[in-house]
Amino acid sequence: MNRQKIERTFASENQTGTLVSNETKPRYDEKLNRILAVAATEIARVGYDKASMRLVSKAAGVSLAGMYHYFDSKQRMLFLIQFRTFNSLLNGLLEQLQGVDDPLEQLQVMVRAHVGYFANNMEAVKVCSHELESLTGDAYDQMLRIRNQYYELTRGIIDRLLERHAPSSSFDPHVATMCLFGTLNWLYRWYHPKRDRSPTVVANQIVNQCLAGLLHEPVVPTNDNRGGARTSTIAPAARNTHPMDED
Amino acid sequence: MNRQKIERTFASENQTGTLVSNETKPRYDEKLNRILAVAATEIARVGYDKASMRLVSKAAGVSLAGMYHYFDSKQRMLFLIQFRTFNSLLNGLLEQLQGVDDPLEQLQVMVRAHVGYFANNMEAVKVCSHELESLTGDAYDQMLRIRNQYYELTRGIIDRLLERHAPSSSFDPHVATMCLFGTLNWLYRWYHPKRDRSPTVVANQIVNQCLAGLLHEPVVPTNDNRGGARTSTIAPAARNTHPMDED
DNA sequence: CCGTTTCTCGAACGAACGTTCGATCTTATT
DNA sequence: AATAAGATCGAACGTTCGTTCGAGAAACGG
Repeated sequence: MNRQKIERTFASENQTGTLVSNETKPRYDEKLNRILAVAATEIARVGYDKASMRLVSKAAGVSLAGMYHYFDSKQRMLFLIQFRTFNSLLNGLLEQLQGVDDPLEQLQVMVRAHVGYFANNMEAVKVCSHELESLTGDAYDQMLRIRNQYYELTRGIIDRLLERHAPSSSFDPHVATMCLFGTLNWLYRWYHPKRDRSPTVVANQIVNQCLAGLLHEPVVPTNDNRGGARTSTIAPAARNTHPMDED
Repeated sequence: MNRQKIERTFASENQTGTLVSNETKPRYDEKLNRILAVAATEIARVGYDKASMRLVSKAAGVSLAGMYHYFDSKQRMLFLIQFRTFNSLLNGLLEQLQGVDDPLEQLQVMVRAHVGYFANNMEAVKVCSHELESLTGDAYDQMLRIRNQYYELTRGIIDRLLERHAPSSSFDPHVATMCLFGTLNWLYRWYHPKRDRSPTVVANQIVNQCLAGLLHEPVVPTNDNRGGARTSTIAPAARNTHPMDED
């Protein structure tokens, strides 16, 4: 763990995966990216715990000891996969969202971006969805922070959507956001873009079900109200203090 | 592994967790259930791989070797948790569904039953949702079979719902079913019934979002059709040949 | 061309794992 | 009280794991 290595690692953490500043050897970065891609595939295949460093090293064509030239620990390898994947997903989304003002369109963009990114990076996205809790300490906290950014972004869209197009809705926007996240994060369990319908079709159906579900009046009456379910539109949807899990 | 033990195990497998035939020592069964409950809690807390037999044995107040009087392997312990949990969930659902004919009401019952069961068995349900792939071989196949029953049940409800209340819908019922499963199976990542809204409120919102989403016309136009997206209501929603994942 | 840094690897270490074995203690049956 | 069967446990076995070390090969700057 020499100084050079630390600087490199820092550079890749401050950016989205495609680093900008701090000239780094392309040789090193190419191999690191290759190993990360292989590692993501193996972790997605057998799970983080069962994906031993020996297994990954073999799949990547690197010696076991050689792995530790690129990561100072197995956990850091997992962190890098999640960090880069989630950051590029989030940045791509922010980019596509530029200039889109109507929350109705924003939700379309968000879902399409997510489904599209999933279709192009299935293994890495699965690792992000399935192996959050395999991280501990600072790595876990940092990923939680990024996930919260994603939550706040989506939550904001849904807040504005309800405010603008269904101001008398009795839906809890936090619950609505997490339902959408459930739909999206569960994709890796069943959706195979190669054999199923195209990402565009699936994204369109998700968008339409979500939009119609949120914008239309309840089909079935709501009758329980423990915890103070909103019955009218008095307050503008008080924000939850615990937006996502922290176990 | 004597004969008695095999018979006991078989008896509990053929039933839903509360066994009926084959008189078994209540002493044995009580302790087995206690260990299974503790194991579910620990596996939900730290994950299957990190929940070593030593850890579970300590949490259950049993010696390490003593565990193997109740399970012939760690994997079988996991299987028993999943098997009993999923069977009792499924049987409870079938019971509540009796006499309910309208698919609109059936979907309500299904979602309320699932959310309610989750609220009362959070750890075990999390183990079912998160640790499917930790099983291998026959145990995996058997759990897949039970999960497919659950899928077919829900899929049938959604099929009839669309047929009866939205016959011109262009939604793929398979995608719709998996979206609902995503919402329900993701609950363990964010929903804490003790601190969040009540299970009834959450279930009602999920039901209403899902129903309105399915029954109303698309808010946003559908424009891609690779894979042959249905454009009219000619065929009655051909069933997918691969209803769920088999990796 | 040399010296230095970067990269690569075989071999090994200690720890933790799932599982087994044989002895001991408890409970039920006669 | 004697005997058999069930339940419990300490100790150990063999394997796999993440990580480290030091030596050698390759790439690079002068």
